[in-house]
Amino acid sequence: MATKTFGISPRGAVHRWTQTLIPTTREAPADAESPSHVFLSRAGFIRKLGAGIYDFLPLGYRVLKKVSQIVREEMDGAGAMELHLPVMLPIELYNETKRHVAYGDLLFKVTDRKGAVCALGPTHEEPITEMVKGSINSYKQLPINLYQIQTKFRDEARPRSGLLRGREFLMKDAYSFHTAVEGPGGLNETYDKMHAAYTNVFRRCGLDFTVVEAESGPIGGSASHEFMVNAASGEDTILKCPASGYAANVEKCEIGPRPAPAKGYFAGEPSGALEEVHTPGCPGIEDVVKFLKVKPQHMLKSVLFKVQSTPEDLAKYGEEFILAVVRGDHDVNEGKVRDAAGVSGVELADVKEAAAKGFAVGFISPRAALGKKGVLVVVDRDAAIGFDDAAGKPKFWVTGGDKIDYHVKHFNWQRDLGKDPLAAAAHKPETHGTGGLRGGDDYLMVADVRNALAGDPSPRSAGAKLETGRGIEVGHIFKLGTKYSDAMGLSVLGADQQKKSVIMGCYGIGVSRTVAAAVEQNHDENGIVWPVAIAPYHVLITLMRADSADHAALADKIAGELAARGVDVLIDDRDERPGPKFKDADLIGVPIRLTIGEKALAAGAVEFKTRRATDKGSLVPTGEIVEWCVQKIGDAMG
RNA sequence: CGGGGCGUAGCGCAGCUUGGUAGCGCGUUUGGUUCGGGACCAAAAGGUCGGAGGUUCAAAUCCUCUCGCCCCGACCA
Repeated sequence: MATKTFGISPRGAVHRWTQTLIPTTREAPADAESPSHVFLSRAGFIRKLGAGIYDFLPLGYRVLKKVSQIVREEMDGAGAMELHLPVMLPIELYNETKRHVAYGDLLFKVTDRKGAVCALGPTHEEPITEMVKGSINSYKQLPINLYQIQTKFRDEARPRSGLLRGREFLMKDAYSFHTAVEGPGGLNETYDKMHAAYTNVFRRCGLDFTVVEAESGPIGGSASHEFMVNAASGEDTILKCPASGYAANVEKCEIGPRPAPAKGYFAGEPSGALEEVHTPGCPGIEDVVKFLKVKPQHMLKSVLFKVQSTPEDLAKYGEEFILAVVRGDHDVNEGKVRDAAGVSGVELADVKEAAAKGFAVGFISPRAALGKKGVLVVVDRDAAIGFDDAAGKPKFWVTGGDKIDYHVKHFNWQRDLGKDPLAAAAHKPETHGTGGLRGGDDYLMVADVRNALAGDPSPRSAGAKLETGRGIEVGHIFKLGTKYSDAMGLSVLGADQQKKSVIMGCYGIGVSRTVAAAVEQNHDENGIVWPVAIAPYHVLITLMRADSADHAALADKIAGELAARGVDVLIDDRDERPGPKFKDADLIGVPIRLTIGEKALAAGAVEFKTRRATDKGSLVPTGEIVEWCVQKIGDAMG
């Protein structure tokens, strides 16, 4: 009969409090703020050595190993092979991908005695690509998926929240290599396997999580999903459609059809004569809102982006800009601006550049784009309004005065653009044209270019509204394509005897961050409430009288039997009073507590209590307690 | 990188304005009384006050420089 395994080895551990190191404290270090940081520190799981650098003490390391083991099992199960790459990466490795430039100061560097510089790997696309390049020549050797669980380094500008954003952290990173995107052995097949494996990992960890569509970010690539642990303290905003299950992070989230105004975009009489007002020192929406006592939804926010051009485009068309216009209470979404304009990238124009082009940053109105070659105005649907349907009157807009320290009231699209925006927009109101860029004629378009908000229409289900939540990113999968293989010259010979670019995917899990996220999501005022699968121990046996040989013997007996069933046991054998023992038990958050004391023993029983339960616990006959615990653990782990 | 703040015992803090050779709580050690949700009494150990320079008879305290750490922000005008 196969024994079910709960822990990291078939036989469970039996450890004694007095023989391990669990330095609990009543007070948290002054710099700890987030729950995971406070409790992991107070409960003796981690200890800070420097900014964003932490010791993992025995309890913390046990949790880290358990998460790692789950990750390892699921990766192996999905056909990935574990390997181990160096942390120190010669800086020359980045010559072809230029990512040492893209990463900038985020990259830790060390210099050896000869003056040679090494980066401490923040991720490992380059070394894995380099390694595969030297090891694989034929399509017959693909696909392959390789992973490691490795310490990573990032010189974060501001490390914070303990393990959540450290400068040194444990990460699982996998890289897959293919000759095709579709079909058997293609990238999509592995991507889907990884998606499933990640779902298994976080489900097995006992975490409540959401998978969201994501922007691929600086790592590059074509498609990606993020795995977010749902927690109020999360740094990332995610949006979900309750009807369709669609979920995305705020950078990526689409907004469903928004009804066009009844009279059409931009149409409507002015709300009054254009009035210039002096707004000294008020470049921001908030400043103006306070100063003029107008509502932000009556302001137009104009943000100037510079188009990232290739040298060829630059020579042909010169520098090009996009002026994105959204309502004052909305946020411009850079990715949507980029996509709407149909360009490969945009970046915020700096103040000097903008001024040179005639834009007064902080006080820009859409009028500033008039008559300027190479400037496209992209107006969000909620900003392309002339008549306020809800209010039944002309829309009142406040926008920039196009000179420092001035705004204007009663802006009207049709009157003040001096050219009929309706006609201009009519060309391509819905399509992703290139507008006035690349020598085109259109200078203005209407599109979805703002961040989604709670209450916005779902893009996947008519009538449903998006909801927001907070999340902690613990996993991220990308379809990389040929970005790295092309840059570094990784190709294989195909069946047709022709060289083929290798198509890559990459898949990361923040292992140490997952530990912290688990605490963010699972704690109460007394301490951590570990999910069973990643708890440092499954069972804590608390001895009320550590000096009683009988009690100790019983604890040993129960612990031994539990261990034989794969259960990890910690025996609190400290000669302490009950108070501190119970407080520490709650703090370290072991899921099951067995209390051995005179009271229960008189009834031939031990006291059983789960960490999550609020009651005092129940008495279970000593002869049945092992089976009882095994049962409960099995239930809890599904 | 900009702004703010903090470095004094393992942890949390006071002392600094007004210089005079360091204190409190928790924890730790010893003895005793206790013993089911952070006990009590008594004794004790533990700090070159982040570092370097300076002023002074005398510096945790004043001055200069440094290093470390935390928080907010980092370009949505």
